[in-house]
Amino acid sequence: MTRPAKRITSTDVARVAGVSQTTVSFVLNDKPGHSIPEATRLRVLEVARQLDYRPHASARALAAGRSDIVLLSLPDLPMGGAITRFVEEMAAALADHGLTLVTHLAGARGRPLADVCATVNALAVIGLTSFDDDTAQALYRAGADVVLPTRFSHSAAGLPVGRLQAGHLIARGHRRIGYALPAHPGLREMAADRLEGVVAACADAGLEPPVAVGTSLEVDAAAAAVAQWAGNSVTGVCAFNDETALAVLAGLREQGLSAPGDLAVVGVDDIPVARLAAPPLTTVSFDLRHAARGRAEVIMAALAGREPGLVHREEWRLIRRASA
Amino acid sequence: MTRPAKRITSTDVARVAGVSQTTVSFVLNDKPGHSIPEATRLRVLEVARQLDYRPHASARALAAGRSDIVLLSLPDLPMGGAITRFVEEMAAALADHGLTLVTHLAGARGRPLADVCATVNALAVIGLTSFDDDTAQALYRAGADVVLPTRFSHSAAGLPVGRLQAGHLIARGHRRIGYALPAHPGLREMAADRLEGVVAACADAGLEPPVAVGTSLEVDAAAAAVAQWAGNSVTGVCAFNDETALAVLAGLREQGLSAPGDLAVVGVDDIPVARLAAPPLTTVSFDLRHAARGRAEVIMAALAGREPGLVHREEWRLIRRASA
DNA sequence: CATGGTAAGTAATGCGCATTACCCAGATCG
DNA sequence: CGATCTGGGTAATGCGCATTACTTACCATG
Repeated sequence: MTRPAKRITSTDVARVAGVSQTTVSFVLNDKPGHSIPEATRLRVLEVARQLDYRPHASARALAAGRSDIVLLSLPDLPMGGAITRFVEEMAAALADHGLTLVTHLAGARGRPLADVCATVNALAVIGLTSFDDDTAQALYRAGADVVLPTRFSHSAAGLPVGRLQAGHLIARGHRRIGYALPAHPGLREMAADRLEGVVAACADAGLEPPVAVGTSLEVDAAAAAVAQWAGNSVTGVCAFNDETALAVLAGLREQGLSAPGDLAVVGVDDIPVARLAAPPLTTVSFDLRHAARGRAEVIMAALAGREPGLVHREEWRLIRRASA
Repeated sequence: MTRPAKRITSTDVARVAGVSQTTVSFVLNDKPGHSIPEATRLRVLEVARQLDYRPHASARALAAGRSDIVLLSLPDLPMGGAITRFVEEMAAALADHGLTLVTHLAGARGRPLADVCATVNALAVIGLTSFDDDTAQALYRAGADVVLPTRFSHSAAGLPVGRLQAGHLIARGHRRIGYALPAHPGLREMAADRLEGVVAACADAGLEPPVAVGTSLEVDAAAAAVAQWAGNSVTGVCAFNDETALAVLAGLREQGLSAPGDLAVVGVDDIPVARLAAPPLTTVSFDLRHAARGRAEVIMAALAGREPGLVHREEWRLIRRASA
């Protein structure tokens, strides 16, 4: 386990390839407007490969005045399976564009976002929910080029989810719909979007608006929510996400009831344990990889100053299982 | 929402404070061996605060030859709730020491670890499972100062978990124990540790070794596993983690059986949905924040070239619910 | 043949910081 | 009284790279 071997720099590559460091830089960055003959190009590339050269990110960032770091601010909330996967996919998608995703947990313990942004010299800062103006200002001042309120579930996207959930219930004959709101405040904004979709679906079907009830992931809280729905003759519930839906299922059980007979339940996300529930959870899922890639593209576009171009349509689909 | 505003550099601070940039650097880094009168110190500090100065990470890294980045390599596996939380806690703990945790997903899509390590100029690289020698070498060569096989579940720690699980079952009178191994290869190393603990507990109690069976998170696979245990007259099963345990529960249901009557089930992690399962899952949990802080300390120690000092004992505890 | 153009490069510069080497006024000492 | 030390600083340097300004050799063209 020795550790000798100094770092290999672009100057090393230059020396071995018999060119100047400038040329190496041009070749490696594919600088346009500078004609480098193919032979030289290849030679440099080959030497770089042989020497196992990797540009030094800090130096590059310092010289170029911009890093390749995209900072993702995550609310300090119980991250469910879906968000986690989304983050992973985002990281992979951005990596394909040469960007590095680093996540920052908001919340009491951490340093302020603008602080982190400045210290890592982030190129862009994105979040799951929109930043208020003050925060955005602070981030720009902290050196961010792009600050995107790139919500995981953009307003445009929250609605279809709710519609899909409610639509399924309505199609199955339910006339009084409930909605299970998450207890965590950080999730509220996202939940509001989805709830709106449910409201819309109910309106379209000529039904009364859904009975929205909040519940934590505790059995008691869920049982109370179930009681409330029962009191309002609700027969089908759309839950904010799968975890909330599982809580509802547990609440039903607690009350000696069951899904879908007493109350049909539809979740969102299709987390791995959704299919393992009793009964297996009917839920709405979408291709996280696809979505992450879409988001990454929006970011790239913003960085390039372009308009996002065609954003891939996110395809949500209902996964029918036993709970509804 | 525009506001250009150049970055504030240490030179700016120096100018305003009427000292040299060198002095600012000394003050801000608390450089020992250089006597700076309190008055100057305070003045610099105050100006830095007023100007909202934040050192530029890249510049600092370049100048100092070392970044403040700790790279965490995560296997490309379905990260359950527990690992995610662990990562969050790690990040927070390291941030308290001025370090930044960035995670890298191993796996086909991503760039090789050593590559990432070199480009971000990571100070340390850590992982959940041990790195083999070649990889470690490559990482050192890529510039890492410290490479820790800092396993989430260190060999020393995997055993107690298994022991705790098995101990509970044995105490409840089970004489033939099963073990549910996760299907994902990336989890195998961790699982082996825990299984070993179960083996030890069985041996201690004079029982035969556990019947280890692999299962994915699909109901069918779990049902098959359940059948296998039934065929071996196993009455209690320790699962690798809660998700696997939930699969076993679903497998039981599929077979028309139930826990704990037909088969007692014990998980690990106490993920949020564990208490929502049918029946609520008995599981082993531990204080992730505590553990993360402990790990962070080990890293800090290694960076300082010190021995880890006293590592906080990780306290696992059994959470008794209905499934076992 | 002078002029300009282009292809193929290189030297020099500076990003923001940490660090090293140095500097100077006054106190202490031999 | 000159030499030495020391507290309180500063100037200069360089990390590894991207970028800008410049150079040289080799054409083509009027």
